[in-house]
Amino acid sequence: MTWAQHAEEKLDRAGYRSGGARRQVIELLGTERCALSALEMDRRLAAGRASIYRTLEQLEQLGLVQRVDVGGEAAGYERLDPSGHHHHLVCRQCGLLAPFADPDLERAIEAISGATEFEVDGHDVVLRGRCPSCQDPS
Amino acid sequence: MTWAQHAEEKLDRAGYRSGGARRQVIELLGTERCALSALEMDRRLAAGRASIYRTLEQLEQLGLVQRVDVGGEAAGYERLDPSGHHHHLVCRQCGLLAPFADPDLERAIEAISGATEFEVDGHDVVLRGRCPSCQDPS
DNA sequence: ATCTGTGCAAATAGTTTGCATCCTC
DNA sequence: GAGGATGCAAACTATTTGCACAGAT
Repeated sequence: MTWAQHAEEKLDRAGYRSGGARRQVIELLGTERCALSALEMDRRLAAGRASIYRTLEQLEQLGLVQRVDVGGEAAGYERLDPSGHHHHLVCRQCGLLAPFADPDLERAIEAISGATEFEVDGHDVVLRGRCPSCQDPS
Repeated sequence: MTWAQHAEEKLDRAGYRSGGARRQVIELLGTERCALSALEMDRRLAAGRASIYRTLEQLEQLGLVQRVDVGGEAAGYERLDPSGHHHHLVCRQCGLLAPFADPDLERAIEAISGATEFEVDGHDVVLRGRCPSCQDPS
């Protein structure tokens, strides 16, 4: 079952109704590889901005989507499927966003989570620098 | 030499002039333990909001201050002294921000930085969950 | 004396909300 | 047919910019 189908089902079970805007947002998120801002979605979809934000909020609350804050002006949103857990590399120059995953990093975070007094249930890691194309050849 | 003195000096050397707003922002950042939002500073200082933002921008560009984006509405700013490198725990419920540091985590990040094609020069880690006081005993 | 820092107010950008209408169940 | 979903426009919040003036060098 695709993530999009899973998402539709979970929303239905949560008592939400289906509509055109929601369907479009879910389909788009289902095919994107990495985070997308709400405004980017607005540009690409034939749906009202408000409906996009409302759908994203529902998806986030059900744990279907993760909001990722890489420091730009707009927040990014990406689907959250357990097997695809990853973090982000951000180019300071062009803003390029690239995903990466690393087991050692996850282990270190788990260790910290167990040692702190906080009840940790999530984490974000962002590495910043220059992407290959912005590394000046001069 | 305190961080505040060092910051003033570096700004002077960069050609900026000293003024009341800048001094206040630097003094406040010098005494705070963790990140503070620009609006919080505005509330606490007798300085114009615009000047606060302008000072923060200068400080950030000189590497004296780090902007930290923990996902709330406003961005946080905290002084950046090499010996005090740390990351953040954020309470989902009350927004409490707590710093932590971990050598294993840093090692894992260094390893990733060396292995990627990006030229990595910085990173942020945010752990999310519930702080001790928000962990409901009921 | 010059030229930058400051602070007010207006402008912007992202996000949220109010409300009339459309569509799903 | 009832009630939630949608989309427009207005409201809001954080941040930036324009400009006149005060203050630092």
